[in-house]
Amino acid sequence: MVFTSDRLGLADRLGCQRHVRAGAASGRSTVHTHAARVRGARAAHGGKTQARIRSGALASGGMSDYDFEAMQRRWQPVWESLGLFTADGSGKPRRSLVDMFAYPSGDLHMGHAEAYALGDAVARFWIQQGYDVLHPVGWDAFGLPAENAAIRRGAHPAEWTYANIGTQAESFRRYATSIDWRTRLHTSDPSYYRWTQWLFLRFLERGLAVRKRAAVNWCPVDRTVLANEQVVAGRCERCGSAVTKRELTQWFLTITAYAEQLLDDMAELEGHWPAPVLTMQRNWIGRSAGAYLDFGPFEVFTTRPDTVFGATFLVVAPDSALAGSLCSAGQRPAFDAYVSRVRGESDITRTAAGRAPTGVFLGAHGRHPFTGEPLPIWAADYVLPGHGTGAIMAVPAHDERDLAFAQTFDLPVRPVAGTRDTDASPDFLAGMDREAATARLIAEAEARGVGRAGVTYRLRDWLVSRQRFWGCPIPVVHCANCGIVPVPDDQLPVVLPDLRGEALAPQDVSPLATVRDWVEVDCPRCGGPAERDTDTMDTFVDSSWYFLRYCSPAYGKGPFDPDAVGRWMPVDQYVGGAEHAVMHLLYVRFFTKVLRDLGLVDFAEPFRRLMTQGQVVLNGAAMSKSKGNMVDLGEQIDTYGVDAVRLTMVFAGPPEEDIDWADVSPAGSVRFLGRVLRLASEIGAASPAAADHAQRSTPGPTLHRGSPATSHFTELSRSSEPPSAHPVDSRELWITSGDPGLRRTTHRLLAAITELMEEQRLNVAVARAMELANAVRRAIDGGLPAGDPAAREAAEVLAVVLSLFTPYTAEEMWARLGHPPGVARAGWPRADPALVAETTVICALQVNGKLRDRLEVPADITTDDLTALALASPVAAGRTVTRLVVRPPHVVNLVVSGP
RNA sequence: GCCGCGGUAGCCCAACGGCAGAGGCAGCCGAUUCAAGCUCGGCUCAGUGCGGGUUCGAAUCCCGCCCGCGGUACCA
Repeated sequence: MVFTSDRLGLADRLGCQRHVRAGAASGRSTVHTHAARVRGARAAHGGKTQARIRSGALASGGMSDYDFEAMQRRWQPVWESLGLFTADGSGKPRRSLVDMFAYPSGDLHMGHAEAYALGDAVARFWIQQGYDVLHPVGWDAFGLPAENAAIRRGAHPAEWTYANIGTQAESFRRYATSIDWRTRLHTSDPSYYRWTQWLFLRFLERGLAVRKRAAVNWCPVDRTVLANEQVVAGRCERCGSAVTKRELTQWFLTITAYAEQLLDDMAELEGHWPAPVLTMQRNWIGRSAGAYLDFGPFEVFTTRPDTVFGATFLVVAPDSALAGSLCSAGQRPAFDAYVSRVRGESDITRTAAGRAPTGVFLGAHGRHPFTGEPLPIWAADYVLPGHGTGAIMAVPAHDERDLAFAQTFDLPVRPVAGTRDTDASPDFLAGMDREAATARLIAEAEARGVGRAGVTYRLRDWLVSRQRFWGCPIPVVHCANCGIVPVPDDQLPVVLPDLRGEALAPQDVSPLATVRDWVEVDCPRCGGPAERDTDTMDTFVDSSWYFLRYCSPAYGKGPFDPDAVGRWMPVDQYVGGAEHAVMHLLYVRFFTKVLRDLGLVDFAEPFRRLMTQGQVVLNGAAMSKSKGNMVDLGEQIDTYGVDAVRLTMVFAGPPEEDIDWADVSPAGSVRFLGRVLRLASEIGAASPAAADHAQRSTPGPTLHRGSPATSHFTELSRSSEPPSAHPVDSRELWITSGDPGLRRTTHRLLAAITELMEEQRLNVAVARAMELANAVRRAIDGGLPAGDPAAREAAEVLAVVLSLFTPYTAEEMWARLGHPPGVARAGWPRADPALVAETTVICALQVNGKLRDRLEVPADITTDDLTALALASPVAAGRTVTRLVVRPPHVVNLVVSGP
């Protein structure tokens, strides 16, 4: 195919429009009812205009110049044939941008649209700057919804999953993200999960995958165990049902062994990751430093060892082995009754605020490590089995919970530190503040052999077993003789059997357990009869290493090609929702550290920079099907077009803030895009594109390697340094004529946009682009000929800038300006510093800090000149200036005495 | 309760400690139109949640409150 400016001319455009209108009309009725409902739910101001735009774009016969359907239809195949977004591995500096991959539940939704619009703008900015950019795509394809859908429909989870992936892939294409499709992966493909299993076995070898019997979170609806992180306020993160406890033997990944590193390495993320995410991780890990003290039958952990002399009793978690072993025969009936009561409580009731303390005396005593005093041991549910040693020393004078308990059960209260008269502390702590006393006490305890310094974490090991089908099988075999035997690497993957429909129904054990000829295998070690592990892995395991697989998705000799990972990783920019702040992002960081220790990668942090986008909400509330306040992405795109939706997402506000769809206006975006297209038409018609560049009519396959339509912009350097590091080069073919005022505006705004993009303040960058469009319009309406070189320059800059946000419209502009397709790689224009610099500025003249006058002064005015000018001003007349603050060239403040 | 983030025109949002308004939405007026819509032009609208402080000068920095959002909650 050959694309010349002729073929992209007006006649062709009109032809396209006719075609599209016919197509749109036939598919319209179904869309319309949905759209009408959505409009009804919205604030009145949005709805009215929306209806107008709709009829304008689709039915008014081309009155509106903005025919997004035609543009989408025209440019998508052109782009694909040009291969614009293949990371080429050339010598150019490289960058990688990874969007958190999608879970394939139906089509893409508004949240995806926002994340991908933001990430894509950054990726496209880098591409324009001449970086070799890896922007991959994949699917988080295992998981419960597919399984539940399969049960309902008597189907296999793969059918639902891959059908949805197909739909989403199509939407991705339509959404015009700058994706390199060669990277595509699905975590449910055996060629992927083979390596998830392989990695699990490496964890196992290192002792980082362990089987433990423990009280674990159990979701009674999904009938599977859950990781701590998947329990939100005592409820299942997925289905919302109250989580109960079960005593089970399960696989854990020992993330707690990395707690300290996970904490320490945050130093290198500081400033590059959003502060709230780092705070949330820190809180989740929950490091607390203190001491272990020996009270005879057991140790307790405390962060306040300095209060040990106020300890009057001990409390152990009732649902711990320790409590059972300590209980005396006499107290056994009371204890057993209490334990069964506690076991029956959900975490929700157990941790409910303001409830009366409960507990039972165990009929046993411990011994105070310093005084030797016998202390009664109680079991109470306010002590949790999993934290510290599952036992505490109770210091009722110091701790509210201990005090409440002491008062309920009439136990003594003994004041310490801070209440001098009654202080029970010994001389060696006298007069010390808390910190010193803590250190001193630990030293004393160590000297006497009754304690030691210690640290505990809130973080628990990561429970990865799931009693469900649609996940990655755990690649071990249980053998009566050999115990747990890993499946040998050369027998991976352990492929899921073919189960569908009712066979997948949850039944407390994994559906895999019922497939006897899958379960029963020969032990790889002794050859005797053995059984496969029938659980599958938490899908967060799949997503803990996928970014590495992107670099070499078909690699067969390992989870990833080390050379490719060396080239592209770690990820320069990761983009996704803040809802993954503790789960996914903690697990990926953990995985990366383990892979580093395994020698598989040479970095400890997976993502250099993180952008967490806010949510798209409607009328202040999160969208949900049950509330019926869903905004459908497909309908938005059908109504306004891809570009307007993308622009609205980016322009709505700072990326990390929520977007209330009721507050924003895709219709406004449509108007703006229509304006810039008309601008491009006028200018394109009035002036030819620079001859030596515009005539290059056959871009061909080499297009992606350079800049296809150079126009006024030179090709970017291909040296190994980032392009931005290069000074302005005299080869730049900036025009030498044209309206100077407009040119200054163009270059000033271009400089601002460049800086804003680097700071990722995308909403403000868009505002500046709008300003540029307004400036050109005003200039032309004010008498500047559309053929003026400054107008063309401005329009071309605008097209390149908009290519980051609204690819179709930008490409259309580019065509109307007479260029061959490929604005996405036109190259980022460099602002001319001479034009950016202001010659004169308005200087504010303040009196006592209040604005009193404005002076137009040269931008490089000296302090002396400005001082003289200020004092000569009428506002200074008759005043006694006691102080003069001169900050050339922007402000002068006269501090005067009297009125 | 604790931790974090945020309160600027009717709404969404800008503003190196230096002229509170860049951009958009909505509204109003006008041009265009047979008319409506679209389009174009113009206009109105806040003294920055409240109270102190620092400073020549505070939306911006500090302290104390109020409100909203998010996270977390017997973690010893």
